[in-house]
Amino acid sequence: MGSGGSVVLDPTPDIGLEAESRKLPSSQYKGVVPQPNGRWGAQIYEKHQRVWLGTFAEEADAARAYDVAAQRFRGREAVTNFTPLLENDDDGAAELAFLAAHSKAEIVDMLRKHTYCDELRQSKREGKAGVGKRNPPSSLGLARDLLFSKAVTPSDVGKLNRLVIPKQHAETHFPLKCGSGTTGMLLNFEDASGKIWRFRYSYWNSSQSYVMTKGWSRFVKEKSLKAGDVVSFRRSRGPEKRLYIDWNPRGVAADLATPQVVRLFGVNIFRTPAGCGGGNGGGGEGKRGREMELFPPEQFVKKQCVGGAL
DNA sequence: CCTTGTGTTGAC
DNA sequence: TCAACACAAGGG
Repeated sequence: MGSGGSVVLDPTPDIGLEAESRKLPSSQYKGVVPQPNGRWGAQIYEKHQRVWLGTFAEEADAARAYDVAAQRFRGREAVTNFTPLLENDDDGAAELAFLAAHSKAEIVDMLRKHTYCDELRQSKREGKAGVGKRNPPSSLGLARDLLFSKAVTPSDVGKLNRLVIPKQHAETHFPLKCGSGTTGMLLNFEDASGKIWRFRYSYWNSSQSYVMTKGWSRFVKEKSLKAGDVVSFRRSRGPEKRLYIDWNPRGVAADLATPQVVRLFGVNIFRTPAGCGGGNGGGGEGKRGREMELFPPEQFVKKQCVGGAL
């Protein structure tokens, strides 16, 4: 091999493993971006805004996440990395139905938490039995009783990223089991625009107080909550025992006006079985089972857009 | 501390 | 619309 005269300048200077102490490797897949730690992020854009779909260890997994989002966001014309869902195919049709039955926010959160496959297959099981309708969101829950209200303090809307729930009310309405005391519990909130917020609720031994932690700061930011604003918690009467929360600008009594209404559902947890047959690419990715929360929808829109089209 | 995912910019 | 890059927020 050697003596062939032409000394070709390597057209691929850094195809090797050297020169990348700097640049991150680009992905061959659409909607997939490299992460500094070697993992892969998935994202899709809509209306000039990026919607983050989560991070993945495998590049292909990120690509599949993008595909799911693309098909939910843009329908069948969506450009995908792998083979798109087919309406004539049984599984394809089922997944298409699954996508249609969930809001974009829900799908996005499933992707971010890697529960999409599990929830999809769960829906397939139920799908067989009952063509039933989804629970009527706000039709039945109109009767709500006020549990308590609180005028948020500066620290409630500050950088502590937590909302202190007055002990008395916390223990009365949101009792924490001893076991889950340290872990806390996850609460799902849905606001008037259809967004669902997830707050972690737990007890802080250090300050001996009950608090809403993870997720709260986002709520504060998006709703532009200011110190003095009053937050009220309510609960519906039905068997569902849904909880509600709404807030009012400083001083305004909770009864007078309700600028925002947030529905709070009970914690819903399920245990993931095993891998997932997945939808497209057929790529069999074996996911180790683990515990996860269901009904994750969350906001993915930054601004205060009240569109609520989701 | 490390990872996530947001801010931001600029190309397409 | 999109990805590259930087880096702050968030969780352990």
